Amino acid sequence: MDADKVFKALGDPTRRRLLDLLCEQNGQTLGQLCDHLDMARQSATQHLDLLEAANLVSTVKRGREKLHFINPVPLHEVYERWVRKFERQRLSLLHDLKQELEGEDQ
Amino acid sequence: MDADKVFKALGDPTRRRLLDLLCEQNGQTLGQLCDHLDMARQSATQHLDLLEAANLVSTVKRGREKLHFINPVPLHEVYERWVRKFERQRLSLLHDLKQELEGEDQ
DNA sequence: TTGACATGCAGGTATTTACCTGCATATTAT
DNA sequence: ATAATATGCAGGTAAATACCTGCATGTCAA
Repeated sequence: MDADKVFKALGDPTRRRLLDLLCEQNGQTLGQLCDHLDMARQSATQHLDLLEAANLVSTVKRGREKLHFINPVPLHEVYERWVRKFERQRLSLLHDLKQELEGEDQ
Repeated sequence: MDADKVFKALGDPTRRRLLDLLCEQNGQTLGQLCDHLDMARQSATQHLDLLEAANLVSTVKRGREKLHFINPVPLHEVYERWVRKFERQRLSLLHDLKQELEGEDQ
């Protein structure tokens, strides 16, 4: 997984919206997805290309259509390698901050 | 939580590195953090400001120093509102794609 | 076959972003 | 008090980004 590509891809609201749309209904065509976005088809294509480069979306050509599917694996890896690390220390980190603040008051 | 600020903040490798550094040792000063980065102090400040705006980092002034603390809450919320949604559908989404690919071959 | 439809490809532009330098301010230590 | 230290603030620039328009290609249906 290219963590940077995944995070960069998730860093744009349009692309998160595209993932949301695919989560509602997987396997949509470019045209279907564009109907929900307020931008030119070509712009949406560029966003989808980034999602595909980040391996967050896979595509299948069917005739003249292009179907888009969510790939949840990178999101899972983001969680495993990134969020859980902080999650594990969550309580202890809050404890650090609390101690620091209390130390200031004394 | 401002999801956009959080995702944008996570979308830069320098800022992820800063979070990593704070995860290793919480409560570091700006100077300490800069020692690990290959850029001007002022640039690091701008990154830290974004992390603070996204509520991923909290700061405490102690004399002339500024201490930085990780706030894991937004990361947890990102996971809850974002990753888990896809996680739940993980297997079924992969199933959709598999079916589509198999359909093409027939 | 031909017209309609879905997508691909090639630039062009305005905004955002990630850096920088230079100088100011505030705190600590001698 | 003064020098060293830690950070704040104000621009300036080059690259990345998110849009766009115009045209080309490939597929389906009448």
